[in-house]
Amino acid sequence: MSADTRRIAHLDMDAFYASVELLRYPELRGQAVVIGGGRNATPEMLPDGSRRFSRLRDYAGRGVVTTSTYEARALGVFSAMGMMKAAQLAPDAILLPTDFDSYRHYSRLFKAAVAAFTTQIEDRGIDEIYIDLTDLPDDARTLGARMKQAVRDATGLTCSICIAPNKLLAKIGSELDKPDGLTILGADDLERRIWPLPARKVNGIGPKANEKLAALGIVTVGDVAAADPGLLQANFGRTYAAWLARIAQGEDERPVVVTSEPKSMSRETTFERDLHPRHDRAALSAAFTGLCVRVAEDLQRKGYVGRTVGIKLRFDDFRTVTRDLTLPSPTADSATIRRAATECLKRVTLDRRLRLLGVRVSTLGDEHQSVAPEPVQSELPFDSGE
DNA sequence: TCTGGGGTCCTAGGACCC
DNA sequence: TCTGGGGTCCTAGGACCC
Repeated sequence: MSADTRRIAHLDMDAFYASVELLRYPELRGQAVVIGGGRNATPEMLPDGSRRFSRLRDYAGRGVVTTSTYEARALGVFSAMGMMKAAQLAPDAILLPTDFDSYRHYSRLFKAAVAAFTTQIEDRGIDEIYIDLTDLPDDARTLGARMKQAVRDATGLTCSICIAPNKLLAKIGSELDKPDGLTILGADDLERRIWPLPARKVNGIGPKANEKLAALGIVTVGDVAAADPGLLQANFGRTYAAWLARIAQGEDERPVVVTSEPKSMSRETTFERDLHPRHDRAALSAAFTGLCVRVAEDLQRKGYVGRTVGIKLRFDDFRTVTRDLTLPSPTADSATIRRAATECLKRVTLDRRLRLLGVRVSTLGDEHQSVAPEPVQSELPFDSGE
């Protein structure tokens, strides 16, 4: 089957976390609501049965906005914005803590609703999926409308869907008529609907690439399409330049990937205040152990073992370093992980306060298929002194 | 107003092997 | 006696995404 005959849907839940919170607190509908920050934003139940919600102005800390309602977005509050900045923009906005268990629950519900249509679903995180509709009967608009209704019946939530010839266009398109949108894009919509969009809307053009493009006077997808190939290649390298040229023509052959195995598992934490490597040694050590224990629990709960143990440090100046170490045999044991992570830590010069500490295990395998490594006879002339 | 936490993929150099 | 060449693993960093 040639790629341009495919029908790929991208389904994106509308303001997902915020919308789940509105199911629980319907009295907040229509208000500016921000999700994020710490635990202490949990609403307080009053004697008369009503609830007292925290306001953004009461927030103090280092968190970022996870999601906001459309009313909050109208005030300039968007995902990934620092909460302190958000509080400046919208001090009266309601603040709610993130409740991932609840979001995961609704995530399972909406994915199950779509799974009733087809198994050809690619998971793209908690609130979005790609769906390959190529082999389904019915026209795109009918399928899209039915899926939206099924999601709403299962969750009470709205989503936006775009059906297009490939993932690139479907992903861009699902944003075009948000919220509660249903967008159908064909190859002939490229110039009219895609080229006018900012290049940043393309999945894969992030902040860095967007800045570089802007410096070259390239702002829209159409600008990318019209750009001199030599200019792109000189600035982005051959591979990325070729990719840019293809996406600007709306071309994307990537398949919908139905199954995948995790490659790594990690835990990290940003401290409430930056910790001094010596002065706060006890606190750092406790956090370090806690991260190792949690990663080990995650691995065991999901039935994985890993061979490579890594750490991540972020200093008070935001400089980030990583170190990793590959073990002879895979593990999911917290003490083994901690020993390896400690070896990694010894390779870092700790000359500044630490903002963040993280522990990662990668090169994962199935815990039951983990093969004992063959015993290796040392042929070195000297003993290693282990 | 200093910037979370959980991931994936890519690049690139050096080691090591054939 | 100026130094091939390809493949894989390991490590570090960075861009990007949700």
